[in-house]
Amino acid sequence: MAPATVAQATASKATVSNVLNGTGRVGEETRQRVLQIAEREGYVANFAAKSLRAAETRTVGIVTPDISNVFFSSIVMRLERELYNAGYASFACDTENDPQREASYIKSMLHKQVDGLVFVNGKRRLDLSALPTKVPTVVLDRITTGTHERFVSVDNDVRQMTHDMTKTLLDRGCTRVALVAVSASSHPLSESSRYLGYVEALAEAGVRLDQNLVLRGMHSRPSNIEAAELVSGLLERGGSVDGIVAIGDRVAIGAVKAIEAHGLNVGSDVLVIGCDDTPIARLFTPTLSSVNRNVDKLASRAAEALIALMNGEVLEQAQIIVDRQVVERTSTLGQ
Amino acid sequence: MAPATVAQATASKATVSNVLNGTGRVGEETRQRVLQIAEREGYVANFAAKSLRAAETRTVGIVTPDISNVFFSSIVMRLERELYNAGYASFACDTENDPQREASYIKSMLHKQVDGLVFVNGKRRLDLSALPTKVPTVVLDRITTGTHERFVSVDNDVRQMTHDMTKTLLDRGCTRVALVAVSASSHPLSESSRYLGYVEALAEAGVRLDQNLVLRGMHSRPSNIEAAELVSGLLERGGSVDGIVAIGDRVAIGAVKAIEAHGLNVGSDVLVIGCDDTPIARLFTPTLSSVNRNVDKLASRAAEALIALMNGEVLEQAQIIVDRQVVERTSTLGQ
DNA sequence: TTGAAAGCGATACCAC
DNA sequence: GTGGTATCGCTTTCAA
Repeated sequence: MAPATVAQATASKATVSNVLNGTGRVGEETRQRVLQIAEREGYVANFAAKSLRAAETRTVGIVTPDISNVFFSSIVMRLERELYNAGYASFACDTENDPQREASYIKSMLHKQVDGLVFVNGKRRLDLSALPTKVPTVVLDRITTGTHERFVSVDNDVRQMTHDMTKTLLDRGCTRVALVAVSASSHPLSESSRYLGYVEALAEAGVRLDQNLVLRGMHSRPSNIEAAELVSGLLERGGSVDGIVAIGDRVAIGAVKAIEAHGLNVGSDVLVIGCDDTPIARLFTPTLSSVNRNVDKLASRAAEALIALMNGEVLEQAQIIVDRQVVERTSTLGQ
Repeated sequence: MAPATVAQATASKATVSNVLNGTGRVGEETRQRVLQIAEREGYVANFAAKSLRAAETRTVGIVTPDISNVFFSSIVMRLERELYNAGYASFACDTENDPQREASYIKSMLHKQVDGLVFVNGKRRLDLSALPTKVPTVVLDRITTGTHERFVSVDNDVRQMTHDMTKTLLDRGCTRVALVAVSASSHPLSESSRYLGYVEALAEAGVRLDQNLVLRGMHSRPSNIEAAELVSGLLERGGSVDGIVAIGDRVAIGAVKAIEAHGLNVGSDVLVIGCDDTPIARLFTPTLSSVNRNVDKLASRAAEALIALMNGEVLEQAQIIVDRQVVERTSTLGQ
């Protein structure tokens, strides 16, 4: 197991190392002999010793808020693959949106001397001050300014996404479009990019903004339940609606349930569009229109940027915006 | 950064180490001084050096077939949490069901001298021969015999699950219960535990087994699509069915779509039950009855066992069976 | 072409 | 109480 074992056989530590790494000059005969013994003994180099010596780990840490959420886990999967292809192993940690675990994981990763970090933003905004100051870092799912120069953030343009969603409904003839948001953040909705994109699209179409159509839940319960209640409340108050912009697919599902419970038809009486284009959008009945955030591209741009940073390259772009597509299905197209 | 920095300040490497680890005897005054400097300099111990010295990494590797699948990602999340609480960091790798990446990851983890391994079985049966021979290992989602003594496998009893599902439908009066399976495995369905559980439940109820009701797809396309085609085919051939045991929630969804497309009502004309109780079961319309595999328990038993193994304990049970519950919803209860 | 030896950072022993 | 020193496994430099 130990290199000694392999070395003892016939060659010195140095030679064995050279053979196994293809470095230095080694006689063909010796090479074969060492290789054979290493194989037979099932020799695996000691990573700790290696990284101690090399002062690099070829490892990156990935911190996610909630890996059981498809959106995040798809991102992690894709990140891992890209990094893996570039010769890096990934270390994925799930903080379950717990700031304490977040801090602890950051510490742990630094401790492990990761060569790079990816932080995926969650419900709760990442506390960037906790980020290390030197390690190449990518923040995903949120555009922000870094604390140091080896820092990049990657996201879609949330405002544009909401704009697109709203415009999609308006283009299909809706005139009473509601915005349904669910978020634990204390940030007022009226100052969010979501709201801005919504308002902007209304304005462009010359449709009057009605604050009664701006609904917001605090994410105290599952978002679909909360959304259903918000929409039910609106309908019960006699509010007229013919379109719903939901900030997520689960929110959209809640809205659909509420609409149907009130005897209205989704896709004709009321059009609904969700966001994130999660697998459920295709499986749900009616199939849900949604905005595809290009998760693959999001992750690959992030991986790409991180790899560049780890290679010591200086990026001219510290903020990367990934495009998105509206995917229309039954909930806006009708049967 | 380097311990030297901290040490240089006032104390020797040895003393600094003692302070930072609470080992040995150190004067209170020195202690405070060192602590302060370490804090100020943002000192983080070098993990590589530490593990090299200690010959342990307090790290476990987790290998999953597909982290974008909720079932697997929930397991990973839970595993990470439990291991984290026990002082272990986890290293999650997604093989995307690729045998080559699987082997490569195993190698990489050994290379990193992980203290333990968790292998989560996927569609494709894990190639156990590739597993290391000494490292404490847990195989999750499949019961099997280990290659060495520090080996445990954890799973539900698949046969019992299918038995429960079938019995649930029979108890509700179904007499023509179909089994719908989708799997890429070359293993014949008729020899699988699924099939055995199904047949057993039929036999117990004195219901005749009809091979026309045993449907199987090869997972060449998304399982819901494949399942829909299988069920459609059955209905078009004029086969009578009043119950469907689907081996997964997506399969169940496909079945539901096919049934509805044929003008039949799910929950009254045909009862449907899925498996895994994924989030979509609750969100789908009609809500799906399913078997909850107790993912949390599955993961925590696995973590528990692994921790014990890593502590050098010898487990009396090398195979751990976790119980499961049938959760009935609209698709078997009706409105 | 091969190998002896230094040194990466941390810890544990044992003198002082 | 404190610190010098050997050691973990590996790579690298330099001498043979």
